[in-house]
Amino acid sequence: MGISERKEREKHEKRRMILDTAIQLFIDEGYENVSIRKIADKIEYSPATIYLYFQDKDEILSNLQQEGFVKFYNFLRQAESVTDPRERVKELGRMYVRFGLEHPEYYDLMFIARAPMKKYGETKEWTEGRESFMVLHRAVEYAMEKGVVKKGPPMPVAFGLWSFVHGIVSLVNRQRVNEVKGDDLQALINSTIDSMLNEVVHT
Amino acid sequence: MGISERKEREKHEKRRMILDTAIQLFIDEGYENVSIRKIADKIEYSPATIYLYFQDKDEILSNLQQEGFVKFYNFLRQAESVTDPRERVKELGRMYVRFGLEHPEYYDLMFIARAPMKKYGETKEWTEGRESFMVLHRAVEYAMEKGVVKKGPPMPVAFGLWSFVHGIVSLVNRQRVNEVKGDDLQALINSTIDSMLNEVVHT
Amino acid sequence: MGISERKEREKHEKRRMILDTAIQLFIDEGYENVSIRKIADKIEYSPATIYLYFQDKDEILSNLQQEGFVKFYNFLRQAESVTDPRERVKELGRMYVRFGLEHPEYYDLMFIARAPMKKYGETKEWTEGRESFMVLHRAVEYAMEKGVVKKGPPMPVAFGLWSFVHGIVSLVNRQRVNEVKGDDLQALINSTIDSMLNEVVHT
Amino acid sequence: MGISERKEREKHEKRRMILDTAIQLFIDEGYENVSIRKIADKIEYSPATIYLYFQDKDEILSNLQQEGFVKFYNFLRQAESVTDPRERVKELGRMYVRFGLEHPEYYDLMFIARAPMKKYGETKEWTEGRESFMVLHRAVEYAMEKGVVKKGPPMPVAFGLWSFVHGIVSLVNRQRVNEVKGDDLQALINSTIDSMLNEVVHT
DNA sequence: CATGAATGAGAGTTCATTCAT
DNA sequence: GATGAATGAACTCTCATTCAT
Repeated sequence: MGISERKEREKHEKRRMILDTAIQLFIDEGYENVSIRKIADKIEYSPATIYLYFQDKDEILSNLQQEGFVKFYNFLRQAESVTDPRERVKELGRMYVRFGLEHPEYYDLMFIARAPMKKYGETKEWTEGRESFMVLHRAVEYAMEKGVVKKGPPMPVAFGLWSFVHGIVSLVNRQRVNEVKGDDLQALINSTIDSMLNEVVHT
Repeated sequence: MGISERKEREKHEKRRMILDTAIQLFIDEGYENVSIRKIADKIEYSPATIYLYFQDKDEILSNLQQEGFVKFYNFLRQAESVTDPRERVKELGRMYVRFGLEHPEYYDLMFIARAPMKKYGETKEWTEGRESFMVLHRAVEYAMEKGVVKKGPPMPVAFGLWSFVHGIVSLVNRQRVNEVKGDDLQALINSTIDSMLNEVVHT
Repeated sequence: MGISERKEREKHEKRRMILDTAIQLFIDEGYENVSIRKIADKIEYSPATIYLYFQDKDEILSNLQQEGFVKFYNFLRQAESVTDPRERVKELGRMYVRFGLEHPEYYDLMFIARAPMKKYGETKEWTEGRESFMVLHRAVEYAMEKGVVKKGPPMPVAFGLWSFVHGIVSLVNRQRVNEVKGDDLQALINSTIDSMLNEVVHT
Repeated sequence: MGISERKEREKHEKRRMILDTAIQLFIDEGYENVSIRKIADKIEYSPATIYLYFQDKDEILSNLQQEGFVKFYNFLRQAESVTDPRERVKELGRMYVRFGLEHPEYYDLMFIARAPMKKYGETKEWTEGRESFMVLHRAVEYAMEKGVVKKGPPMPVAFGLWSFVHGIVSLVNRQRVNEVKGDDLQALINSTIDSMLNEVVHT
C-alpha cells in the first residue's frame, strides 16, 4: 500500500510541475508560444517525459482549464457569504472582473480560447464552470426574492450579467481598449461596473 | 483603357478570392490555422502567387479586419435613423449581436483574435472600429439628453453596453453556452437583451 | 538606317539603366541582395523586361564585371605616364588599392566573387583584366631595366605585387581588419604600402 | 558511465558528420549554396535532425570557422621553432600559402567569405585568428631585432606580409590565375614567395 | 516593346509526437 | 520511469525564370 501510494503521489507531483510550468509559460510568452518542448526545457526533462504524464498537449490544456474553473469557482463562491442581496450581486460582478484581469491565462483558457479540449472532459471540467454560473444565478434569484432586482425569470438576467462582465474582461485582455490605459482604464472599469449594476440592482 | 480596366478588375477579383478563401478557412479552422499554403491550396494556386496580391500574411488579415470594420460600421450606422432615443439604444444592441452572430469570422478578427496586424493599419483600420463605438456613444448621449437614460458621464454607460453585447457574442461564438441550443439559445439571447436594456433605458 | 540606329541606341540605354541600377543595389544592399526583382522595381519595369535585355542574371553580372575591368584598366593605365621607374611602381600600388577601396562592388565582382560568369565571356571580359595586369608587368620590367628592381624574370615580382595589393584590398573589404578603424586603418594601409614597396623598389 | 560516454561520443560523431558534410558542400558548391536541407539530404537525415545538434545555420558555420582557425593556428605555430630569423619569416610565408591552398574551404570561411557568424563567437573564434597573426607579428619583430628586416614599427611589415600571402591564396582559390595551371602555377607561386620575401628579408 | 501572372524550387525554422533503449 | 534520437509535416517567405498576351 505504502509503495503504490508513494508512486501515486510522485506521479501527481510531476503532473503538477508540468501544469505549473505550462501556466507560467502561458503568462510569460502567451498562448501560442507554449510548446511541449519549452515546457520540457523548463522543468529540465525531455519532451518525451511529458508524454508519460499526459497523453498529448490537449490534455494539458484541458487540465489547466479545469484548474481554472476550480480556482474560479472557489473564488466566486466567497461572495455567497454576503447577505445583503444588492451587495452580493455587485460584489460578484467586481470579483468576476478582478479574477479575469488578474488571471488572464486561466481566464482565456476557460472562456475565450477556441475550445481545444475536444476529447478530454467534454463535460467533467465544465462542472465547476456551470457551478460558477450557478453562484451568479442564485444571487440573481436571491435579489429577485428580496425585491432588489425586477422579478421575472432569473436566467436572462443572470446570463446578461455574465455577458456584461465577460465582455469587460475579454475586451480588456484581448487589447481592444488600448486607447485607455493604466489607472484610467481601471477607473473606467470601476465606473462601468458601478453604473451598469446600479441600473440592474435597485435600491 | 478597356484593357487596363479589365486587368484592374481581374486583379481585384483575385484579391477578393484570396480574402474570401481566407475568411472561409477562418470559419472552418480558426484564426491560428489559417496559413498561406492552405489558402493557396484552396484556390489552386501556388503559395508564391499569394504574394503577388498581398505583401504578407499580415496584410491579408489586416484587410479582412478592416473589411469587417467597414461592414460593421455601415450596418450599425443604420440605427442612427431611429429617432426614438429608447428604441435607438435597444436597436443598436440587437443589431450588434445580430451582426456578431451572423458574421462570426469577421467578428472574431475584429474583437477577439489575439493581436493581429502589426505593421498594417495600426490606426487606419481602427478608424471604423472607433466610429462604430461612437455610434453607440452618441446614442447614449442622446438618450441621456432625452432623459431616458440616467444622466452622467456617457462613457461608462457606453462602454458598459458594449461589454454587454460583446459578452453575448463572444460567449456564444466561442461555444461557451453549449447547453442551450438552437431556438432556445436565440430566445435566451433575445430575452437577455430585452431585460438588460430595459433596466438601463427607462420608460 | 536612322530608325534602326535609334533602336540600337535605345536598347543600349536601357541596358545601361539596368546595369547602373544593379551596381547601385550592389553598393546599397550587398552582393547577395541583388535580385532581378529588385532591379526591376527600381527602374520601374517588370522583371520580365530585364530578360529582354539580358539572357539571365549571370549575364548582368558578367557585364558589370567587364565594366569594372574597363574602368579599372583605364584608371591604372594613367600610371604609365609616370616616367620615374621607382615612382611608377609605387604609384601603381597606391592606385590599385585606392580603386579597390573606392569601388568595392566592382572590385568584388572582378577579383573576389566566386566566378558566376561561366557561360558569358569566358575570356572576353578578361581581356582588360589581363591588360591591367600587363600595366603592372610592364612597370616591373621597366623598373628592372632601369635597375631599381632586382633583375630576374618579371613575372614572380609582378604577381607578387599584385598579390600584395589584392591582399590589402580583399582583407579590408571583406572585413578582416576590423580591429583597426577609420583613419588608423588608412594610415596603416599607407605605411604598409610604403614599407613593402620600398623593399622591393630600391633607391 | 560507459553508456553515457558512448552517447556522448555518438553525439560528437554526428556533429562531426554534419560539419564534415557542410565543409564538403562548401567545397563543391560554395559558401552561399550550403543549406541545411542539402546537408540533411547528404547525411540522409531530416532537416529537423540538424537542429538537434546545432541551434541554427550560423552555429554550423561558426564552428567550422573556429575549427579552421584552430587548425590554422596550430599549423602556423610550428614555424616558431625555427630559430633562424630569416628562415622563420620565409617558412611562415610558405606555410601560410600551403595551408590556404590545401584547405580552401576552411580558408574561405576564415578569410574570404562574406560576413558570417553574427551571434556566435563574435570574439571567441577570432582569438585563434588573432593569435595566428601574432605568430607572424612576432616573427617580424624577431627578424628586426636580429637585423634581418629593416627596423621600424613591425605592424606595417606584418600586415604587408599577411596581405601578400593572403593575396596569393585568394587569387588562386577564387580562380583568378587560371591562365597558369598545375605545376606551372605551383612554380610561379614558389618563385613569387621567394622573390618577394627575399626583398623583405635581407641577408 | 513590355508585362502581368504565375510558379517550382528552395530557403531556414519549429512543432507535436513516436519509439527503441 | 526516463530519454535521446529522430522525423514528417508544417510554417512564412524569396528567387530566377517563363510565357501568353
